[in-house]
Amino acid sequence: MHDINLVRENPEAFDKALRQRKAGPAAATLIACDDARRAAIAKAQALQTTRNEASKKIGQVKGTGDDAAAEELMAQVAELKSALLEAEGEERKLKAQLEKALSVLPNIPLADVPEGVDEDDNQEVRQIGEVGGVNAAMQHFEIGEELGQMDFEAAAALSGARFVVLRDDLARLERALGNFMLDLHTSEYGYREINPPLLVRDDAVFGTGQLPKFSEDLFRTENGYWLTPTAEVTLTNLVRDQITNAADLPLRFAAMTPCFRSEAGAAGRDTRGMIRQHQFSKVELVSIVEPDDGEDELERLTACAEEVLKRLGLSYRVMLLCAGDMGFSARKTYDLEVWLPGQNSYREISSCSYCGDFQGRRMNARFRHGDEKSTHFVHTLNGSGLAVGRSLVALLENYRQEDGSVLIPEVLQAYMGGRNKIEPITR
RNA sequence: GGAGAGGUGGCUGAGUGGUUGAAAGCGGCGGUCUUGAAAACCGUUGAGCGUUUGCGCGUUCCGGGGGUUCGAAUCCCUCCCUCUCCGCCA
Repeated sequence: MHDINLVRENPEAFDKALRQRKAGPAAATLIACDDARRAAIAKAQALQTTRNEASKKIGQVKGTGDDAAAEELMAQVAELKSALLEAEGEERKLKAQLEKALSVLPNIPLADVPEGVDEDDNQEVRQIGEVGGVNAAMQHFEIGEELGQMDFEAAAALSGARFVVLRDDLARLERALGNFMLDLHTSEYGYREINPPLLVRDDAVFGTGQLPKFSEDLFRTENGYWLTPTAEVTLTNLVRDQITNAADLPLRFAAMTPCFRSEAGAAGRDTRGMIRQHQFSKVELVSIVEPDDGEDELERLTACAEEVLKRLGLSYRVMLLCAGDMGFSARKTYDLEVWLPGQNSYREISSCSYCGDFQGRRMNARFRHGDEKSTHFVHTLNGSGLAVGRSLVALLENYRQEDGSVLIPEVLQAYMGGRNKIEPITR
């Protein structure tokens, strides 16, 4: 959500930013609506002042017992009523109209975000690890099925397309990966572990920006809950409607949760395998910070996610997203893309975003310095650290041996009963 | 799912439809006193919006939304949340 005052201060810059985000100009409409709203407020308040003074007088007169005088005053004030009702209704209507218009506009990019329309315009920031050189590399679903522990047919029978059943060591590997990531972030990087609800109300999903515009990407229960598409929703909304003491910032939260996405706009894409599922597990990192710390925190957050890849020994690159490829709530985003030999390409495995005060406004999440009177909106960041399902995919494709076994990276071995590889199960 | 009780400022907790943004206490902050601290005493202490160069002025907010009324924390409707009992259940 944008600050209407900033729109008023610099309408040209605002519209220019919107153009970068592939949205039409909106400043003129917004300002006109806000002007009307302010006029309605002034009008309503003037009427309220008159009414309040008269009502106060009625109270005093009644106290003296002069009922006749009171009746006369009451008759006078009654005439104000319809005008006041109308003015208040107008104010409410315009306020709702303005908020509705603001709520569907994407966040504006930071100055160092490259212009561009899609992923082809993203910039590579750095690349880590060796890439390519694997002969006859297999895709993860081939490897998983060869191991006898990745079953798409069983999942289809249970739930349909875009689900998977993992068995035995692969089931455990998913758990091992998640636990390793969570342990790393909590013990070395100061994130507090959270176990949040997976079903949330409208307000929460609005706060992080998935609503009202992207409801078709989400699953909804019959009684009106939304299944969270990412723990970003719950972790970020932990500070909703609160005034946090600045001394308590930054707040850093981590959670491992299933994530649910309808993938409505992705028909035909990544239809095979575990890359794009309706349900997947993800370790999410969220930081709540003061405005001045936002950009540094994005670098820190990204480094935390990168460290997971480094310790797993996976090759990857860091991409700075262009304005056109960023998510709705983001001002700046780094994607981490892991190398997948089976696909002979890089695939997104983490997305780390700085959202400025965009979500803070939507959530009414504020902070205050101890000695200050005024409050400010918190700045928020989120990033995957990492997507667990895709991490499992990457391990399979990068660590399959010629004999069909898959090596387990050292950091995961303790989580896998001390073993160093996964072998096919035939049964 | 059934029955009932409640939601008031950072916290506890009063509140009769009429100068109540709201008693009192605690906590916080400032001051007096003190070498310093404590105690005591005095003062102060919510958020948002509109308007103003500024001091300020106005307005809204007592869980959320709507209504009745000249006037609502107080009455009505509705939703949310908390608690108690019963039922069910991991």
